[in-house]
Amino acid sequence: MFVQFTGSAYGDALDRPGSTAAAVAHSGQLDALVAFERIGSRRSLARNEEIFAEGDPADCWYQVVFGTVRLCKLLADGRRHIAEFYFGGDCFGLENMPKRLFSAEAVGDVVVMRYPRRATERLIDESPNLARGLRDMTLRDLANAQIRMLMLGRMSASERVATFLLDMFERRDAIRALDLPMSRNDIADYLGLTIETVCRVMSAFKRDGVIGIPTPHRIELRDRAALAAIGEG
Amino acid sequence: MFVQFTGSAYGDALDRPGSTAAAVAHSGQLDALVAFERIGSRRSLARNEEIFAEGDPADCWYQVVFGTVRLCKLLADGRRHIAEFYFGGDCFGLENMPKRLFSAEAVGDVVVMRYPRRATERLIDESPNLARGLRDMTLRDLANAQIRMLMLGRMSASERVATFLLDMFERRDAIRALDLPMSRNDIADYLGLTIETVCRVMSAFKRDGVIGIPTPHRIELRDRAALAAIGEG
DNA sequence: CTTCTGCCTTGATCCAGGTCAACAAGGGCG
DNA sequence: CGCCCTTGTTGACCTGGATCAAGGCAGAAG
Repeated sequence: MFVQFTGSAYGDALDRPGSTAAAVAHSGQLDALVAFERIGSRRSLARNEEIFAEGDPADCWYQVVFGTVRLCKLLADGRRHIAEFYFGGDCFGLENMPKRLFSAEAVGDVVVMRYPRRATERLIDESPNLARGLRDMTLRDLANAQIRMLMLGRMSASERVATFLLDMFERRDAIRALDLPMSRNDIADYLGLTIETVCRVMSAFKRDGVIGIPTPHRIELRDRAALAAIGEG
Repeated sequence: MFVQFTGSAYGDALDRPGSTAAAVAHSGQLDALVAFERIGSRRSLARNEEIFAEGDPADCWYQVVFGTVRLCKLLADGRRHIAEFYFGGDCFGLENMPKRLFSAEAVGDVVVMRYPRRATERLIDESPNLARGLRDMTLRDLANAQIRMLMLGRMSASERVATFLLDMFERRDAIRALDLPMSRNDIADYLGLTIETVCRVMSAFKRDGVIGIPTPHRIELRDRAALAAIGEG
């Protein structure tokens, strides 16, 4: 029972997976949820496996059950951009275009639920609550995309990395320490930087006692205020 | 009779303002449109006037009737980012958050229709067609935001300017020549560049015979293929 | 065990675009 | 008309982050 429209990316900390029942009770989407269970199918993927590719027909959408997914695009000359990471509970791949503009890949091992678009639209048309939930989710995604544009367009490398780390702490509900599921390369392509710059900035944060890096993928938050201050600019 | 959900930004060229009746007939939103007429109010603004400010309550949304609107955010140190430009027919300011994250300003003289959120939601809950239209619009905006992130994160100055110009030609339905309603400064803040860089790149395009610039705000398309090639990277 | 293979990290150098500065071109207004 | 004042353009120089290059290190394979 994972379906909930409390957030695709960046849901409030309050109603994340784990409090699904509460979210359902609150929004009264029980009937719709039961229906979703019926139209969805589970799919498991290995590290780096493709969930869908650029140009594929966009005839379904997904929700992450376990693991991390990246939504990305490769330019002709090899440059890559990651539009978003999706974690447990997040929804992705909901579009109204015929073809995918981005591809989706498993960052590590991943389990997703897959929902056909046609059947979903039928459910939505029958339930204003469901429609509203979906709309709110998309609006939230749009707002986040706008904030990320600001970051990519106007913020320095340290500001981007600081913002990214704080964001990850928040989205993964981590307080003191955090496991980053993605590689430095993924982070670089998400932040519009190079892997070397990401490394250097993180090393600098570590040197300054702002964070700890016991292993490359583990980040300890040592001075949240300092990190937040850097993130502001 | 301007309301139509064929696009907020980047609607298809086919159903832009001017073919509203066709759009309505096609999607059967007539009742809803009549209702929208009743809940909307017209507002005129002078150049640089603020439509709403960051932090204002987000209790309504707007549609551009005439002129150009910019959605922007100012950082503490003066850096500015423009999230989007909106032209005649485009909708903006539809959010589900209590407060505005961005401010909206008139680029030149502007006329907009303003629709209260509460009344809109009532109409939406009663009309699946209307809900679908709104949803499609938001999804289109989200897809555009993702493409723009790619641009801001991974494309060079010339690639950004080339893409921007082609995009403007398309959105303004211009073929040979185009009047840019916004200043070089606005363009720079939209593309994540400085005004000097925007000027230099445009001058270079002019020198190479790709475009003509009879006056600063007028752009003539001389070699669309070349511009498109630059835009690809 | 050793070797290999991905990652990650750090240093040295380079360059696209930012910054600073000067000037041009209108446009409103006394 | 001349005088600002805003906006656009161009040049000279500087710098943040990219690029190039060289290891380091841990897990997988032999």
